[in-house]
Amino acid sequence: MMDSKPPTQAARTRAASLERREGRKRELREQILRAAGEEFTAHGPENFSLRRVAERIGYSPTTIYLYFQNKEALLLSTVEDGFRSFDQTIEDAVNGASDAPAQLEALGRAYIAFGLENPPLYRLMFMQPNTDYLMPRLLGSGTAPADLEAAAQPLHHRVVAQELLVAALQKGIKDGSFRKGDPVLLADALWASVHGLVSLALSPLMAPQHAENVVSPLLSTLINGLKA
Amino acid sequence: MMDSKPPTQAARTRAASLERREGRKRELREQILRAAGEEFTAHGPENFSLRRVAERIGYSPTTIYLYFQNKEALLLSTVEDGFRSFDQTIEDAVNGASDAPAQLEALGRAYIAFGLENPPLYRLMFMQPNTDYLMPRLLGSGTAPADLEAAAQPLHHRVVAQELLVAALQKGIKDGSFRKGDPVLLADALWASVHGLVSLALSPLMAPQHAENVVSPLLSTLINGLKA
DNA sequence: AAATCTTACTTAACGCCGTTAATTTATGCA
DNA sequence: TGCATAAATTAACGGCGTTAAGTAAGATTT
Repeated sequence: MMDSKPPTQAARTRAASLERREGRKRELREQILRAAGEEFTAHGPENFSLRRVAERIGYSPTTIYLYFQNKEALLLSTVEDGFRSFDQTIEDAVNGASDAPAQLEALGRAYIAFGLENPPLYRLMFMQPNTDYLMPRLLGSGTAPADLEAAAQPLHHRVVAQELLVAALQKGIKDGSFRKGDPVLLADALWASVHGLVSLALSPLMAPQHAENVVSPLLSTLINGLKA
Repeated sequence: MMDSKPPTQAARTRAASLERREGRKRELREQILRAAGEEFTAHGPENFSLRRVAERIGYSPTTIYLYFQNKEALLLSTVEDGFRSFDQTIEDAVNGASDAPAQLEALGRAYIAFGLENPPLYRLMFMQPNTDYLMPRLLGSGTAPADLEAAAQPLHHRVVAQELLVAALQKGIKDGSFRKGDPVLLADALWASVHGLVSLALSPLMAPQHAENVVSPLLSTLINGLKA
């Protein structure tokens, strides 16, 4: 290491060529991601098909494996933008209100609205089935750790929004708006509630239109319940 | 109609034979249901496979189609017992408490416990994806009405537990325990909350063990929030 | 009791899926 | 121009839900 000779012209053109080649690769990767996003937005995560994505961009199905490890990895990559805009939505909502109760109300409404407006995305982000069924098989094979890491990935994404929620609760507890309690547990309770409403609205069990009527009763009950 | 001649012996043996044959059919049908239940309990609804069910009972895959319309119908039949025991669980919980707040607390705990104790069953009962993606295709084909009815079926099952929940809320509002509000909307808000907690616990996003710690904060916040 | 009809079930096939391995085609480099 | 390497393809495997055609056993009729 540490051989810092002045780069020859050949070396430079070689580097530029490599850069262009990598540019092409990045381009195709993003094209795949775009097509995958459209695919799963149209058909939903559970009917998402690699072969359809490939057909949509005019490549052979196996080409996708040169850019993503497998179907699940492609889906997770697809959803990363979703997590970013989700975090932004939540942050904007919280910043738009001053006192803690108003922040919670805004956060809840923003959360639910995001879910109702992006059904497939929300499903992919927050309604993935637990992989416990697969655990025995995974542990049997040698690929368990990698898969487990992939499964745990969404947890990290959630952190941003959850921190805002916990912070709002802490503030409300400190300034006397809310009664005492573990802010983390309360945050998860609130999260569960709004998530539950979105989940039902995205299932056949509750019409989305009806769900919108439930938003206010739910949020007012929760926030009222936090008060001292 | 109305030909009530005395049945000949031939007619009687014929009837008995038919009865025995139908007994066999019922038996095999239940054998399929049993095997299907074991299958989807073991692998989860999303990895449920007709062919594995067939293999488990030693019949050809297509035999199942002689007893159930398709995979979805078999799964729904599998879950009917689940709905019965669910309703019973909820009813027992509500009957075990006297005043409205205690009833709600008991109902919530029973609901969550049921979900945490029967993950695949709960998933099949309450976490089926909405079929809106398929709507265009279904409407295109001629089988839409039947499929839509099948998809709506869980709604009817829910009714029992929901009526108990609404009744408890009405009672609490009437006797002054709770503040005024539309009992149906409030019921759906409560439902969404407990459903959300179970859903998260059955997803990779929240460990079931952690979810148990959230039960009390969630329920106390909700019930406190209902009070005047 | 033999022939016919019906029922229960199977085999074969279709079109889809995710994924892997081997192979071809294109591209950069000497 | 040849060679190495990268990129993409074709072929194949095993699995899936589902349908249509075929078969073997059972019941019914004569």
